[in-house]
Amino acid sequence: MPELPEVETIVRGIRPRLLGRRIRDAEVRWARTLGGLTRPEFDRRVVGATVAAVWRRGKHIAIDLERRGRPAGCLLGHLRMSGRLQVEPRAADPGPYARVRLGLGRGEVLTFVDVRKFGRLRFVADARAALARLGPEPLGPGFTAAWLRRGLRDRRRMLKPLLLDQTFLAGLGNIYVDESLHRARLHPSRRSDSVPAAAAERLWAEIRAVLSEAIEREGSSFDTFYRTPAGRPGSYQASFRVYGRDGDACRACGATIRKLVVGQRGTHVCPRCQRAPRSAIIPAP
DNA sequence: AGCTACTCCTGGTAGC
DNA sequence: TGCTACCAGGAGTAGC
Repeated sequence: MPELPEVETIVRGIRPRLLGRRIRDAEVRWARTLGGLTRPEFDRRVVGATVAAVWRRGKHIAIDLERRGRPAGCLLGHLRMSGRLQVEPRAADPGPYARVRLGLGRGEVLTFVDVRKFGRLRFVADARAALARLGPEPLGPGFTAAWLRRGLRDRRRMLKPLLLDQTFLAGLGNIYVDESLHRARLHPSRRSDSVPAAAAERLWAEIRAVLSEAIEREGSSFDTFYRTPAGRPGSYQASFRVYGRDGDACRACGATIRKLVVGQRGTHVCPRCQRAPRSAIIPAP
């Protein structure tokens, strides 16, 4: 599923192909992808505008628009589970899962492809306001070891659901949470306020390391959904230590990786590396 | 405050 | 082989 590293890879790939381009037309094949705006309203806001900037915040893709050199709102994309955003020749067969296509001139289109229809490509007048509820960027200056230590201490939630909560920290999903927790040797069901300072600091460092390495590898591909803008699979899946490895040996200690459910989410742990005091584990229902 | 359950969707797969 | 039933999975919302 596209998480921060995959979204970052996509943004880096499409940015040079979108900057300065004018949106000539919009073809909407699945209206819900627009997230509420009617097609005529979406058309009115988007067609004729020029792309001024392309950036990422958490798992969101922001495409700033302008008209006559003045800011004119933003296309805010979220790929959810199966979304893809790609610049391609208009003549290319969009396939059955293309939900929105935006004409860019020069025979090119920006296509939002999404098998499961959970993704969104919304027009918003003010992107910063739309993203205001998100927590800090894990690779940005606002995410410090001290901030995380305090954030864990001040809540009484299971670590995994807390790290998945985008209003706490923006950009982590199921894969990179499991990987980060394993590398920090912390159990996903552990109560956040039971984590000692040293372990919180470890978690901070591992979250940043996992995300940085995954960006270097252009994200993770293990099904047909995620591809880089160049059409290649990412390669970080080869570095997974726990995700999708249930039944295999832990690369750190040799114990068998287990799959369990934490907060209704499939979760991968090494039962030896990720132990915690019984009192600190929030029991499954 | 923080949990579970439910919703949105479809392709893939387990089970028969 | 062909069928059905169920599941995964981000995020929002409702209810406890």
